[in-house]
Amino acid sequence: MYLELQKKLGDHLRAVLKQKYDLDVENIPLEIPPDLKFGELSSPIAFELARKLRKAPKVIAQEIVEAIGPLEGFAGFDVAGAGYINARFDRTAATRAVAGGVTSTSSSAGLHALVEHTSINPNKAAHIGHLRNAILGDTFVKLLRAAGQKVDVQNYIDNTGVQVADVVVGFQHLQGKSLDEVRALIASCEKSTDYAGAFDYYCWDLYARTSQWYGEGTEEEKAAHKKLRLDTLHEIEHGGNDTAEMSELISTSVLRRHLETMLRLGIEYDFLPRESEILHLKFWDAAFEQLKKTGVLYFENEGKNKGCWVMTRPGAAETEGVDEDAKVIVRSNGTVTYVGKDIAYHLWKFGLLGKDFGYKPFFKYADRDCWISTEHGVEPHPHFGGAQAIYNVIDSRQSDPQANVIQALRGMGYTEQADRYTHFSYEMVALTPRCAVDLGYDVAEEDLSRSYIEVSGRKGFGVKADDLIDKLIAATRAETDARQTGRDDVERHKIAGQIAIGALRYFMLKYTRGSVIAFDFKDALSFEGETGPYVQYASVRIKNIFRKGNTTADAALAEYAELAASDPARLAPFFAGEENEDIWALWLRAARRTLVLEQCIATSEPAYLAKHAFQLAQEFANFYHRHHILTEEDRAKKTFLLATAAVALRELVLSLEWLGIESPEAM
RNA sequence: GCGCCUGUAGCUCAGCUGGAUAGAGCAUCAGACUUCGAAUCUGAGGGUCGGGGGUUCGACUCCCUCCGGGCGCACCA
Repeated sequence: MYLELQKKLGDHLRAVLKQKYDLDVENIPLEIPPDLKFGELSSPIAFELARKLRKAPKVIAQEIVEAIGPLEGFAGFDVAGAGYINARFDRTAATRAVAGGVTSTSSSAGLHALVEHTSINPNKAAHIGHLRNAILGDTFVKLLRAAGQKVDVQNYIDNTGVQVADVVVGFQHLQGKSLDEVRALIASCEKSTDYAGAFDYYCWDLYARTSQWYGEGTEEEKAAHKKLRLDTLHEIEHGGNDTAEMSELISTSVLRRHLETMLRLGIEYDFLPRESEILHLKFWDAAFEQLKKTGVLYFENEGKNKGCWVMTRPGAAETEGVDEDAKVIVRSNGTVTYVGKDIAYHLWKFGLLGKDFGYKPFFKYADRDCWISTEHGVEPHPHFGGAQAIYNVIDSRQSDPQANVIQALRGMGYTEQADRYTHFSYEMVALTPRCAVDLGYDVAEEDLSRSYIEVSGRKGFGVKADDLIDKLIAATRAETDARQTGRDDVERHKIAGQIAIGALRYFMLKYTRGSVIAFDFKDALSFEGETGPYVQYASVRIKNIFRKGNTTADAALAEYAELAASDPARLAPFFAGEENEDIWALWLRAARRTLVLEQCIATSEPAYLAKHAFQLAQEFANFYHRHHILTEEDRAKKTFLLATAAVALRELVLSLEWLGIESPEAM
């Protein structure tokens, strides 16, 4: 509603400026004023025009206001301060529109988007850093879908990389395990009833131990370890041997665990493209041809990159002679680098490669399958890729390689695709030194004074995702047991789970992407203040009101619509005047939903929605304490208060839903 | 050395394309439950927005510079 009125006012002001001053102003600045006494929308346009028109801003504002005339949806306009033009909404009309839930469709509706997130190396348990990635990605998917976009969700699996190789080395050379023994171990782990006994946890430790082992012993031994690692990697990449088979077993089993962990948070995927298929289906060969033909890649005959196929880095200055700084895509031994494979993969994402994966079902969700890539797939199968816009949820450390891929697409002439390629970058999750010490890690002296320490799967340093979720559930369960004495075990379990996940998802979403999260159990396990449970609690309170009042939100809204139609004058006093500003503020907040959604998508920033949900909850709590609804004697007033609660509930539930957070029935 | 990010209350963070009096949460202190459930609310204290220049009618926001943190800059993935 806010967004619609904002557009309307912008268009109208543009017409007024054209007519009155013969000025074409493309972008009319419109903002939400800091205080309701300034109205609901405000424009400082008069300041900008002052120089051009050689008049005082206040005079210009005055002239514009006089020329505005009546505009549907607005009650009036006035000049304030040194020349602000303030617009006041027609409150009755506005509340009717909000109560009716009318919203315009997003400009991006119908777009086919592809979001890639999670992408954990399948060689160890997921940790809190991976949770941030998955929660950001999953939430963004929900936002795009809310805007009417068609979204494919992908989780890229690097199953042939050095990280999986490290665990294979651990099994083969540290533990001397055979293929059958690893198979048996996996089978026994899958029977484990707790996470500590699960295979991804087992690999967590083994991976850390192997990583350490590489650096142990004499120089010759270290060299031998490194060679083992490289040989193992090559055997895996090549395929068709026991090492590759062991790697396949490990990565598939760990991947399954990752999907289970993410499912605990309600996170699902459509498709899991794997590196092994990108290799075996020769995606690179197809990309290489295009890259050569378009001149993006050139063969270097001189300098330190002699014998390689290289590309110019983004933003590189035009240089005479040899570009020593160029990015190597094909090594002098003919093998392709990571960025090269990534270019091929991204051509596929946009449907520009001319090749496709094979597909087979891999993991069952309640109502559908998650598909995985394979060389020879099944028929029929859904088709993925060929998207118009893509979002890669990858931490900020990978911005250089991501920029290389975009540069390559642009160089190949795929300008539109390059423009719709978003590196959805975010900062890592780290542990506070205190948290690390509490967890029993040896913390180096120099790290104790730092504000945070980076988590590291290689070092086995971090908080595992399932452990954190378990801890959260234990904490919420204790509260639920104390509060919900009238409910049975099943209900309590459900509620505790909803709150725990709500707390976790909100915690990961409340920070903007560029901020490092210094993880601490005290903050993550908090259910008060700016948290998921606070927002959930507001929705529960509203549900309680309707339950106690023996009515529903829908009924309240219908009754309000009826009253607004038959006797609008009766309603006006309820949201007019100083003493009712808090109620009006709540309606206005509710009206901002689409505005916030568009802002989140435009900036790839889900944190704005988290903030919006919190503010909505906060304003409701405020309202809740000031107005007692069910004991209200005035019939019309009660209808109005109930409608207010109904609108707040609808917006809270919807906002939470977009954040991937459920609204419990009680808590 | 080059590039990107970052510095806002004791702590953790917001601050929309430059706009009106810089906001939350936590923590601290003082209050509010026979009420639609207190996982809540009310109030208080707490700020040279890292320093200095500049652009502008107007700068937390843009530019320059310095200081302090972080991360990238492989023929590794």
